[in-house]
Amino acid sequence: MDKKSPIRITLTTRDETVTITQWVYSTLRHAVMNGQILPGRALTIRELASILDVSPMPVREALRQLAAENALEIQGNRRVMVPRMTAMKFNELCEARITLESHAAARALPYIDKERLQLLIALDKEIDQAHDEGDLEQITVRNQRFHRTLYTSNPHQITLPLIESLWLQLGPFMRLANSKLEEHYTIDRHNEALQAIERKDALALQIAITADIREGFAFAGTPELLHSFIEESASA
Amino acid sequence: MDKKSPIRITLTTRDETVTITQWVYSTLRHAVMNGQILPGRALTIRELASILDVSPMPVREALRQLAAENALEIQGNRRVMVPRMTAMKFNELCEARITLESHAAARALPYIDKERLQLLIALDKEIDQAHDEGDLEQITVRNQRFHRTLYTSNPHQITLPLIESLWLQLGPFMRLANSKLEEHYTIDRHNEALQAIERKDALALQIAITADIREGFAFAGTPELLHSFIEESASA
DNA sequence: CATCTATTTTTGTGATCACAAAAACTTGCT
DNA sequence: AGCAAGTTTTTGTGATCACAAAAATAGATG
Repeated sequence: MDKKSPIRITLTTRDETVTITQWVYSTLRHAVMNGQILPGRALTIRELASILDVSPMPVREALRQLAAENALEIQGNRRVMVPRMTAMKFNELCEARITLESHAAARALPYIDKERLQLLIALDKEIDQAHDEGDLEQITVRNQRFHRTLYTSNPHQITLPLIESLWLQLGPFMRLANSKLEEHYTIDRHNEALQAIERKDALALQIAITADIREGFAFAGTPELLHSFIEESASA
Repeated sequence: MDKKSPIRITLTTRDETVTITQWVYSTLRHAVMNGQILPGRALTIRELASILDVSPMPVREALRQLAAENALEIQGNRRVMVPRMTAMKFNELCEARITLESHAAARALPYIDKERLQLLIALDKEIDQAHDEGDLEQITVRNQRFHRTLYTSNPHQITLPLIESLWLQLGPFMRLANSKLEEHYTIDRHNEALQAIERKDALALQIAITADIREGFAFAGTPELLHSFIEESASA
């Protein structure tokens, strides 16, 4: 049944209030974001349907949606796969993140009141906690929650879907970033960001966000390291 | 059959090499981009299927894809519509365009050789031509082609899908922008951009792109005008 | 006339089927 | 063994059906 590498997807019990398509979507999204499906691996509707124990229809819709978000790639053959990564593309994705996210942060700043700042401080504490416990998965989740909460402070914000698309594309590699992060013992720049928010200093906030993102991928700054794990996913 | 306002969609003959879903997708995309479907109007799968004379299936897939690109909005009711616009959201979309597109332009600059520059110059001439002929539709089309060609000069570029998502969200209102543009006789900033490219001056290029985008929506700078045509689309 | 309730219709979701195209596999030849 | 042609299987696409939920309509009641 499994010709190539067997796909191992974490299954969560489905909330009954949610459509099957939505459940399949978030399941596959999570799998992509955590690098559970290696780039280049051909995904077929029926195979995924059988793994998730649903009919092909919801899988079809979820795949199309993920492809529209650039999380998956539809080849000319109409075949779907996780896009392969290149060093140049990786770099472009990081730079795009920096540009978009510092923009979103600056535009959110005027809307952050005292209680929202307290919320952000609390979320930052939770990241440190996950860090202490060495829970890599939770570090990623809570880090994303921190950024998402910051940007959505702006009630008219429209960039989050674009930012999440970038996260999805970097997803499989964020995971590795965090695993290396253990060694490097990187301290994030969230404190700097929080102080900038308190001072209502937009420029300082942008600088902090930029540094936070850049240092998060600092491990990839050494070309050999970057290359090594891009090659790792080059298996057809 | 048509309870609300009748939907008028420009139909193109379908290329046989392309799937029905793809044809439906680009047809609907074009309709949204040109404001042929007014915001707030509820779209049903079967109605569109009958208008386009296809089975419900391709429409279903196309709608989901457009929703994933933020061109359409799925409400809690599972009902699909073109999102309504607000003045604040309009402003956010413009600012996001400026940030993303000047980023994309700067990152493309190193890859623009002499012949690509010539191509851009030719495309710019075509815009002037459409301008002389007073063809509003072609002005928009060719203007987008100019920008797209500029950004895709970077072979590793990954921001175009995000930029196109913003174009789609502004789509219904770009049309009005251009209609007002007739009166204002706006001169675009493409010449400035082209000169900056020739000098390999990234900052000047970003300034030109920023001005080009901002002036394209300058008409909306007067709050009463902006408000007037946003209200225009407020009909449920 | 307005407002709530019951009934009918419409709609999205998901399942299943048919079919042509693409892969994968088998076979035969050098 | 290496490779090309033919065969079988698998796959995405699109059509159609069933069903529960939502919306529209009709009716009744104040």
